Amino acid sequence: MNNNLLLEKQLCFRLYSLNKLMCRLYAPVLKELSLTYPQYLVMIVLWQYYKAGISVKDLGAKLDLDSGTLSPLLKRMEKQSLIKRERDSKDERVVLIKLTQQGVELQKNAEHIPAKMFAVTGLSPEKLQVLNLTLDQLIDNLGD
Amino acid sequence: MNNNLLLEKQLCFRLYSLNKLMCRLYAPVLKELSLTYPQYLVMIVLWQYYKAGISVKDLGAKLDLDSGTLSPLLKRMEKQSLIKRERDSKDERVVLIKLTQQGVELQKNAEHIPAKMFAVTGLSPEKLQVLNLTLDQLIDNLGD
DNA sequence: TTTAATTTAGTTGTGCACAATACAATTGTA
DNA sequence: TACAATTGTATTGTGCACAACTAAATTAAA
Repeated sequence: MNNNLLLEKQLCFRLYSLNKLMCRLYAPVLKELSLTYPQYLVMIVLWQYYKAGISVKDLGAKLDLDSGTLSPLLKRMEKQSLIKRERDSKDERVVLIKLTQQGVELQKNAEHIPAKMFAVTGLSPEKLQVLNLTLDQLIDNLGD
Repeated sequence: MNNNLLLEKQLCFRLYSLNKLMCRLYAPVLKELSLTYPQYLVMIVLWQYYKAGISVKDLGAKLDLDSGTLSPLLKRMEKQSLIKRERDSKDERVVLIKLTQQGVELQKNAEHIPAKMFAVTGLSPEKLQVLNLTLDQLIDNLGD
């Protein structure tokens, strides 16, 4: 058998497994905020850009997600009163996503998460930084 | 704003993005074999263990997937005549997954994939190995 | 050996991802 | 100004992932 076609050899399988493990670790923490993992990522962007609002397109560019994923996801978040969706009067094609007051205030309940999650990785700050740089390089190599 | 709650700071977002990029890179290559990415992972396991067959449970343990994911996925693969599902006569609860002749032969068409995918990472063999070891350590730390 | 607990698969329902498609608003061009 | 091309969002359909639950087979215990 071709020795390269083993699960243990695959970088892709490690990334696939790690991503799932990460999701599972975040799930119970995010459940306290009534957020899913992708919704949390959306909120991270919005906490940074909510003042002016951000278009679905720009949000998708930051998260590397298309409207087929974001449209229903954002609708669910609107139903939870975390965000509001408004057509841009300057260009009616554009939908601006803004945080509600409730969405803004949720940030306070999320501020403890990064440190908490860093702790469970068991990595030193130095090792985390090296890993992050390697992954950034890889993202750059693989990205369109 | 809490500086830790930025997308660029998150290891989890890098893993999330990289996993998606990987899936997209594999998709066109796997389409030639009429496989999805998770189906490819199942085939990798089966190419190694198909002689005796492997139970859904053991397959799930290797891939870290539960029956809620595997059952429908395996049914689709059976419909494609890549695998067959047989109850274990020694324990009727167990379903043994085995490759069909067609499934066995598909391996020949997959043997070029690992080298091809390694090439697009742009990593040296040494850097890949360091990365793999770091990810294994992380998987170990995060794993149950 | 009856009954209770465990094990193994499967089912149902929800939420991503994403390809393919549709459509309305805007822009570019003849 | 017409009208073709582009842009931004939404919809539809397929395939994971996974929680919660069901059902059947096996094993353990009283």
